Amino acid sequence: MRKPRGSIKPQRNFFLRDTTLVAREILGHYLCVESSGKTLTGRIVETEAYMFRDDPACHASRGMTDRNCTMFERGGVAYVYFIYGVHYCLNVVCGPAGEGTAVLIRSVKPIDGLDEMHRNRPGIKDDVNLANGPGKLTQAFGITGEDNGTDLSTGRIRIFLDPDVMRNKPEVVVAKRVGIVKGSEKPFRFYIKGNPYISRK
DNA sequence: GGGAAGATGTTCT
DNA sequence: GAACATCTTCCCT
Repeated sequence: MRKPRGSIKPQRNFFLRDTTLVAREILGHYLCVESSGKTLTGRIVETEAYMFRDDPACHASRGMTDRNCTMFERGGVAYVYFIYGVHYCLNVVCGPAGEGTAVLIRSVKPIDGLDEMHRNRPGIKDDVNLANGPGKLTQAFGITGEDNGTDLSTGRIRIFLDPDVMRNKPEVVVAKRVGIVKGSEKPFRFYIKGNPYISRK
């Protein structure tokens, strides 16, 4: 995989911290996926935290099932699930094994491999709508249920850190999560202020 | 540009 | 049977 110029691989500890902190700190960094011999790259601009305690919206809140079991793995793997019979959503598992907490990647700004992303999403005319939503970005990057459980440091889906972003942190807006009913009052959505690639206002 | 409807697999009640 | 961490299309203003 071709990692973004100047980027660095995160330490394992990066994903073992508090989920809201990971959701916030991953903003601005790179999501890379190896697809048909090419590396598709995007910059993460919007996330949501799903906590292991006091969070009824979290899939893990009602215990382990076949569907959500990768959420209970050690932080640093991908939790991919199928929703509404149509879409996949990509999460980054956080915390130590057994907790069941993760960060949902809601939107990315396409950086590299735009041609391939457009092939994955026929009918989309502009670049803004390629990956500005959880279902859109998995389609653009070719992420499916087969990627569930992928190790983010060795698999075809990876996170790389941009040193510029670590030095110069983006201004982050905290808001309520989108598209849920239970637990919707919690301020667990994070996005880069003013970024045009946000899924919803 | 905005609201409503439909798509449709898996899990939970 | 209902709900579900969504998106697109169609029709209206």
